[in-house]
Amino acid sequence: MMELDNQQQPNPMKVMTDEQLETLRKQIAIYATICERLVEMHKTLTSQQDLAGGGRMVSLYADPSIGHKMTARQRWTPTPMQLQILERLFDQDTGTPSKQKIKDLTEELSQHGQIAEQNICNWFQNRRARSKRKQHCGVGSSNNKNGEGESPEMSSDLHLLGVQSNPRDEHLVESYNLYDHVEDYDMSG
Amino acid sequence: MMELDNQQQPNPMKVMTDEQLETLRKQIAIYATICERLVEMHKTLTSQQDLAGGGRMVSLYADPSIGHKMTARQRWTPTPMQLQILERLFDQDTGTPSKQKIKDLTEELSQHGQIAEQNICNWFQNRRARSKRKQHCGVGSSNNKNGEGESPEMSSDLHLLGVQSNPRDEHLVESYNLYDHVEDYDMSG
DNA sequence: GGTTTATGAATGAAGG
DNA sequence: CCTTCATTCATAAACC
Repeated sequence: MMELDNQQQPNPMKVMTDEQLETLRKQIAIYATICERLVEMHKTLTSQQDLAGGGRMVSLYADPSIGHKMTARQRWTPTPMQLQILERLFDQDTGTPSKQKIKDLTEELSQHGQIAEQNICNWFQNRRARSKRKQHCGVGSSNNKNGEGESPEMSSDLHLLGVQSNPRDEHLVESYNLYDHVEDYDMSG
Repeated sequence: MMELDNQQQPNPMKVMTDEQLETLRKQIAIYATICERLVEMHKTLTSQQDLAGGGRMVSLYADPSIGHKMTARQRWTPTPMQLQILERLFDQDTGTPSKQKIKDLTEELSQHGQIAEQNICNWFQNRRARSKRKQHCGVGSSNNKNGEGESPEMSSDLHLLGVQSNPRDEHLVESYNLYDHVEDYDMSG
């Protein structure tokens, strides 16, 4: 449907210049970015509002099932029961979560709270990675040589300041504040 | 802000076919609608409960100038433009990225940022695998509202906003990692 | 309630 | 291809 690619053909059929093509692509990409961010914002605000009205869920021993529907939790949080079972299995069968096991586990854990197979996959992967890393760099010592390859703390810190230490800065250019632009997006044009 | 609309004028300066124009206008109109709705909702929500500190909102990715030179980026990250092109191709030619196509693509995408053929291979493989897995089990949220299995989270949000998007257009909205290329916002002025 | 930490999730890349 | 690992991002929970 989109014949945008044909701009490189050196024939008289060309209907768009490269510049025009580039411009259009950029504009569409911009909309994609804006929409994505707005949706994120919307989700965040909605969930915040929801939380503000209903109060916070109990911290440790609460079962999510007792909580309200909320808007939809963006992130799964294991219940203590689920966590216990998971860690027990992790201790037993180190590093070999077969798919069948996952399915089986999902069913079992579903009785203790909402859960999906993907959650379990993620959990095991994260758990293993974390376990591995713990062995590598011990807690002590001032062995902090590089900031980019390995420093989640840094990331978190800058995150709050609205600044991100971004490794992929090669073609990165300039950031923007969505709020500044939201004002202008009245779509009147 | 969008000067695209003036191209429907029936003057000899027209450089786009009606079909192209129509397609682009459709896409942009969709984005405009989505953005408008989102902005409205955002404003409403903000005025209701913001001011309490602004919350966290979305994190803003910032200033590359503060970023160090780094040694080098270890991992390729597609620019929005690259991602857009890739997803468009993925949507068109499902599951058949020939070798020659890869080479051709590499050249094209190189104009939008650093990229290698291997990156494209990986991207397609990963993308397909992810697509497949999506059909298997609803990931993330534990509540599966539609049995189709083809519902990116964006979709439900848009439905929430009363905005409909054609499957054909979804891939444009689906773009997630849009960290840079914000410089492009200048051209709307 | 503002900040930090812990950890679930996303994804590029490698291995088989 | 399909599976697995490594890295990074985003956010719920915890801390102060």
